[in-house]
Amino acid sequence: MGADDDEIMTAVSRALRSHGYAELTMQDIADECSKSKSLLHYHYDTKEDLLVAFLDQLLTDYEQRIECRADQPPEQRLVDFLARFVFTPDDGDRENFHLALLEMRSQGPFNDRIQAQLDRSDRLLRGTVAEILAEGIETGRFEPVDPDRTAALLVAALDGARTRQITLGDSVTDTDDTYTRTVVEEILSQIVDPILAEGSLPGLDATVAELDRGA
Amino acid sequence: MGADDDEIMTAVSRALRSHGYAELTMQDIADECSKSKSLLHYHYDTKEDLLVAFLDQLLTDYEQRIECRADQPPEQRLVDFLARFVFTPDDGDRENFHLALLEMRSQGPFNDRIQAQLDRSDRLLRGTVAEILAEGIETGRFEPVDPDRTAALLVAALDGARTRQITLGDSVTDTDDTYTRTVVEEILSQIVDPILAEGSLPGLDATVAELDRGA
Amino acid sequence: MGADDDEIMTAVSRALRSHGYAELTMQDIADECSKSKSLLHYHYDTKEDLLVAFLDQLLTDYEQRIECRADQPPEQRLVDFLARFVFTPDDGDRENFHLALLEMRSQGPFNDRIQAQLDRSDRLLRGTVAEILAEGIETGRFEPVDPDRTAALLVAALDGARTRQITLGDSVTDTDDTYTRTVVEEILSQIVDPILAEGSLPGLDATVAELDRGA
Amino acid sequence: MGADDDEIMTAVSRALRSHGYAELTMQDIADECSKSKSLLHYHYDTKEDLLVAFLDQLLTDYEQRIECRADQPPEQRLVDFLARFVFTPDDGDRENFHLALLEMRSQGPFNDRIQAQLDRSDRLLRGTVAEILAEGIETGRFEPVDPDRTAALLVAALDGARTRQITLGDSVTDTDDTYTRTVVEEILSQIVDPILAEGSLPGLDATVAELDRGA
DNA sequence: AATGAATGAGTTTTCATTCAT
DNA sequence: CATGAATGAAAACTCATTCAT
Repeated sequence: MGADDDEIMTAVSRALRSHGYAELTMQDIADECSKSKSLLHYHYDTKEDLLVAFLDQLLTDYEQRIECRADQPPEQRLVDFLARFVFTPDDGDRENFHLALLEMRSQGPFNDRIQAQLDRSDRLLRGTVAEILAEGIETGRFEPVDPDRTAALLVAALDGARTRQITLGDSVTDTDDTYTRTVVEEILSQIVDPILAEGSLPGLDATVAELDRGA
Repeated sequence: MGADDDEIMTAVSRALRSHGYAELTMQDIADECSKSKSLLHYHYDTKEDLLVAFLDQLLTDYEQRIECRADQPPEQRLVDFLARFVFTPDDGDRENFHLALLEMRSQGPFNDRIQAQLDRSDRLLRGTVAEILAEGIETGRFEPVDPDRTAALLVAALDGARTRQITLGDSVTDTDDTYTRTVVEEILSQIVDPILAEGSLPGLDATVAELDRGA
Repeated sequence: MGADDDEIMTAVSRALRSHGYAELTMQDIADECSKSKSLLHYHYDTKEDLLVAFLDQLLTDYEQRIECRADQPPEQRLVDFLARFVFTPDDGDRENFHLALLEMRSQGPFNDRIQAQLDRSDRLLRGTVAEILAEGIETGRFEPVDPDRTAALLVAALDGARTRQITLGDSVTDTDDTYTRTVVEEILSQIVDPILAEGSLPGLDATVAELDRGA
Repeated sequence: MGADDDEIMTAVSRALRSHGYAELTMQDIADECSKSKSLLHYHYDTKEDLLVAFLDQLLTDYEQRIECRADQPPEQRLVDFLARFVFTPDDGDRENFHLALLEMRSQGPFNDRIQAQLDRSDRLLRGTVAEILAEGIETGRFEPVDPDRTAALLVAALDGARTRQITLGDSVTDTDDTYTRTVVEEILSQIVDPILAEGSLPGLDATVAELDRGA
């Protein structure tokens, strides 16, 4: 994966944002990196290859960002996860990233290679939450909920918030993540907080701020 | 909206399921109802017009199904809503319906007419939940949570569950709504139940069964 | 030729003016007379039939208007002819008429039925001028020019003036027939007047005014 | 404007001759140069762009051919102009050229870009004649006619002759330019000759012969 | 490695024409 | 007579892909 590929991946992301998956052409992508269509085909045999590679990079990057340091206490890891899941990446490109991902996701049911990647990613993310929950329960810091089911609930809520933030117009959600933030805050207070056996949750704002510094 | 239009709408739905939004052609739609492309253009000037009309019908039907009988106690209305939101329509065409809807949703950011409809629908659904909650709080049957924020959480979780059910392969979710059902059950036990001031929730299974009978 | 046909012919004329021959559709014509396409096909089997009938009516009407009263002296008949050739019809529909005619003419080389009508009309018009000239020469009122060659010159100049008036933008010709009028006046003073053996030409303005009254 | 474009322009000309403007398709043009439709669209975004480029080339070429050597006496320049106006180009492609031009002209009233080019060309041609006349009058070789009005007359007559030569069938005009030639000869003898203050006109035949040699 | 030229297969859309009512 | 529904054929235009350089 050289500098060229990075440039192309960035171009795919931008083109996807401008045109949407359904209207995306190789020319659109070429235009975004001032290269020729031919060159894209030199690097990737087909359009599908290019898009699959793009999704792979998108998810791999994302998974790496989500990885929590296992040395933290589980409640901190959980808040970290929530913050990262929804507010990553934070280089001002967040909406672009989530939109590109949504575009690719809607193709899952029609493309096995895409679906395989989505599945892999879902297993990783949901598994991570379940693992954190299991650890917390084991160490007595969380109430004994079912880790898998609770993970399913958390991930679904986060995912739904993000999806709505993207697909609904500003008149409904505004562009400042207010919708997403509301849902995350309610997740913390209505779902996570009651699970805590003792102590209290780390603050969301502080966590997000730290992530921003770390990134 | 005569029988002809119904036939065309059904064809759009089927074609959308077979090919996906990005690859959907007028010919695909025509094939699904053994009519000519020309006829589609006779009824709808452009492909976009046709798809916008399709989304309109999709959402309108959906909204009507969601409408709760206001004479029920709020906890029953809430369970009804959850069941309908996720398990409607129930004529075996459910996955088809939700997939078609997701396809259209991913176009929202690129099409104002589509987005306007999505917004309208979101306001209606989220508003309905908020209204149910407000009523319950007022009559002392629910704890005094913030109706709007809790509605945002509920709708996000339901939406996320549905989206994942569709976009993830059977290996992750199976085709039997297990993923969705898990999330709904957890919503009931972890979010809704703690809000109840007194009494207990109507059972989900009973409600779904009743809906199936009513529909 | 009933009232219906008249209505259709008017519609063709209007549609031709709005869209031009190349872009003219049966629907355009139907729209101009608030009838259905089907009805047009009921009256005329094909589009070509309809347009040929239209040209026929156009030319026939025109030829009748051009007919001079043979009881006038030849110099009056000649001025009459010039005035009628260019300034007919004068019901404010003149530009419409000449444009429609030009549209049809440009199809002559590709359609034998159209060309046959154009030829017929040319023979009639040019023959009329030649005959007037011959009569004037015979009676000693015109110099002995070659009637056929002079008729060719006169008709070409008139035709060219009309064509330019139509095809050139207002910035070059203005909409008030100034271009055409200039050419006609110059024809009279530089071509016709020198042919006169004796006496002087009837005034153009008076003749046009009389035509307007007569029409 | 490379060899490729030239090949395409030639193809447009031929296709226009074969099918006429109203029936001209991109496929027709592609067929005439054994290239693909796609290639035409690669070079020219739309059919209109292609046709506008074609008209531009047509008129530009024509205008260059019309340019007279200003070192000649005005009467020679005038005869030159008449000969070139009507008998150019003379590579056996004359009728093709004039027909293509007429086709494009009939679109003027419906296409601003086409009309703008026609206007430009008319101003140039008519202005050239007026300038020649003005020069002749100033140097005392022509009678003091109004240069603009006489130019309008000359150009109209030439234009009309050419138009009729094209639009009327061979039975009326024959294919050997007889109609046009007659009109040009009559223009010379009935309009130009009387303007001459002294001397006599250069012969048309000699001038045409010289043009043929020069071209 | 990189590009412009070229194309075939396919897309939306148009339209004259037909047909059932 | 008159119309709306329906269609086949063809139009302009698109686009992933290939190829020569």
